[in-house]
Amino acid sequence: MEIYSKTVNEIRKFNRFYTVTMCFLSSGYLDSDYSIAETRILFEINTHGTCIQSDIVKTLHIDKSYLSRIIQRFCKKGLVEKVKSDDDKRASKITLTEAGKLETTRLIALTNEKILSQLADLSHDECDELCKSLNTVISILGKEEI
Amino acid sequence: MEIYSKTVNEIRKFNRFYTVTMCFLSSGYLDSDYSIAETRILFEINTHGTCIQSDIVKTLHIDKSYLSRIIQRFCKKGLVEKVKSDDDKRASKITLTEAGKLETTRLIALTNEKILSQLADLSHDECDELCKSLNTVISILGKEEI
DNA sequence: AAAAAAAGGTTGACAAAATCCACTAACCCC
DNA sequence: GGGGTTAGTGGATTTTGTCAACCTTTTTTT
Repeated sequence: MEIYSKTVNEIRKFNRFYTVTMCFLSSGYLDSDYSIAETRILFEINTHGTCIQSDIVKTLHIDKSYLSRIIQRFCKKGLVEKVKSDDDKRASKITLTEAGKLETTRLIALTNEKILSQLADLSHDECDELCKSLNTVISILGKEEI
Repeated sequence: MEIYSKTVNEIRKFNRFYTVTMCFLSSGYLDSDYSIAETRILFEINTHGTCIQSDIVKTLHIDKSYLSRIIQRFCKKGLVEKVKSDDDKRASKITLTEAGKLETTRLIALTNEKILSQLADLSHDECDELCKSLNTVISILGKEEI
């Protein structure tokens, strides 16, 4: 039992560290016009290719009305296209337009840039170890997912 | 150079995973009355013992006006006490009241509980490995801090 | 020691982000 | 074909977070 509370504490410690270093805790996560959620949504549509809103709601765990409005905004901006689904007339298939894809890759490049700058003086080996550790965390915590 | 962009991608992958599993991405991070930022602030004052606001601004990288208001709220709620500093008459020393300490430990317990539930069926060894990996990430990324 | 610059904090005024709830339409299935 | 569920929207509001101006004190510059 002791090992569990130790692990919980380590996770909390990590969270305190990581939220700050990755700027998840407010204050300029990216200097773009997109919030973290918006970026994630664009990315999600980009990788899914085509999907419906409830897919995103499920994977991202965000409020559906919130998402609805964000998608609306994206449509108005010409980043996303909605097409009534044939199989399910309640739903709409959403996809990125060309402009949307462009904007998404631009955003990804921007995040890459930012993260890269934080890796400034890591050695080859440290990068390697970092990658391994991150993947270990994913594989361990990820297996809990239903 | 290649190793860096690989690392960046791994970090991005990790972020996508971690923000969702830890519910950093909106929607009920905790079912308490406190936001992530507020929780972190309480925790910070708790561990610092006594500090001034700009200490918190520095460690948490949040806007000073934002913090100012949160502290004001905490004062009204009787969680925090402000005392004009002697060494610097611009600043105020802030500390948790007894109620504040109580509330903070209650909050910590709540987060612990939540994280613990996510560790449900991890083995002893997996916990160990998880802790090691988290600490490795901290030690590697942490050395960049100035 | 006076002037200038910087640091600690507060406030006003907003903008953006997020939540809650009610509601329509379609689907599922027994 | 009626009862529960799912997809999505819209209203209303709260919470969060930002920006800039401001006052006071401290520090630095000259």
